[in-house]
Amino acid sequence: MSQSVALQHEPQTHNRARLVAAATESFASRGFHATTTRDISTAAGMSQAALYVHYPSKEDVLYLICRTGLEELLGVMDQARDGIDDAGDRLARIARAFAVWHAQHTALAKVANYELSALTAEHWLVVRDCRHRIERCFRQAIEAGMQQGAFTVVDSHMTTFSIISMGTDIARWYRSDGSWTVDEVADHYAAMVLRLVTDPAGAS
Amino acid sequence: MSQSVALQHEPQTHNRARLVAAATESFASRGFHATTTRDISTAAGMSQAALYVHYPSKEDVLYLICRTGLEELLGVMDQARDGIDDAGDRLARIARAFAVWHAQHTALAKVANYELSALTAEHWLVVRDCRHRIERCFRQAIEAGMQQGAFTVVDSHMTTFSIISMGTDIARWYRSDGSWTVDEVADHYAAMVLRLVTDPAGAS
DNA sequence: GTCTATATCCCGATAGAC
DNA sequence: GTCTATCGGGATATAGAC
Repeated sequence: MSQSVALQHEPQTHNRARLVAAATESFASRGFHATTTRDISTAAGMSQAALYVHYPSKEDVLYLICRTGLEELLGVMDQARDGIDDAGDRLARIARAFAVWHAQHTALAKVANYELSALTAEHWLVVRDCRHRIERCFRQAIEAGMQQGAFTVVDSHMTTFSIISMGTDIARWYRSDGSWTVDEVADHYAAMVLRLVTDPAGAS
Repeated sequence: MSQSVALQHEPQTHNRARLVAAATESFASRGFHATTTRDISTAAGMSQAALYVHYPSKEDVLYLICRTGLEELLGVMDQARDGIDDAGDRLARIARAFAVWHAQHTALAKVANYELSALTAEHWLVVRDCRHRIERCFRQAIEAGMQQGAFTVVDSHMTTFSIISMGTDIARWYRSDGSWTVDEVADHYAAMVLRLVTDPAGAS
């Protein structure tokens, strides 16, 4: 019974997913305002008006992409952190997850980071909260390591900004057909993050 | 004589400068495609059509902003580098100049880094070359230090990307009325850059 | 060089048939 | 839910008076 209901809804969710996927790619490469609803719909194999059956506006599609993307990112960061006691291990694992996600979802990451000025005021508040939680995840890992004496940083906020900048920008320069694998990028990124929180003069 | 000629041209150059300044601010905060030529012209105190007396198109204004901005940045980086022998000092001075410029020209830096997809193909080639020269400046400073044995990095290209990401993103989070002065940001950034190229385990 | 007025085009969103 | 057709608005760029 529930199976037949699911089958009944499949075409709808399938088309919704195609619209979101097409919008993500176009927003990432051309930008939100340079993308037309015709671009999105035709890339998803539908007419222009079909978009409005599934979403009330183009901006709502952007909001959905940003919110679900950042919450997915927060999920992998939380999962990487949980249950790890050592401060260095914990920060390295969070950093690794952060880098992997940005290398694997370059279009989604670009939209969720560089198209936010097109959001409405209310939607921006929600997305900003997601971003603050990501910041907090990194900063708490750094400050925990400082209290344990494992890390030495001048300013945990500025260090957090720098770590996030390095990681999010992976989505702008990483190419899956390039010189590096996702793992190589993630390993190097995690190593650089650890250097940022370690005093070179005071190595143990 | 030449003075009177200069005076004769002053209103023209004055209005051109006002248009570019208004466009830079609007492109930075709202984005190129969300900015109308009316936004630019009226912010500069002129009618909408006046823009086309000075520039052939809105995209040409963007191109001018990006090209002159990046060449100015290259200028301060070259000036910071020249005549410094020690690899650590040289990289730190380049980094410092990079951070100062991004903290002092946040709107210009945002446009020159995040609005490039709106450029025409030909203009993009020129701007891309400026960006490659900036990359090369950092990378050469890093590789020189590696050859001297002062720096240890896994991959000079990826480290260069990370340093540039950290620095350009200053333009997105720095507030001149916030907690830090430009000098504090630049000092911390230069220190983080040096950590990125220094092996914590092998400190001298 | 600056203005007002306008040509030309295209976009987001809606209406209504099927 | 998807389509075709269209409305209403606003964009860039140009024309022509001053």
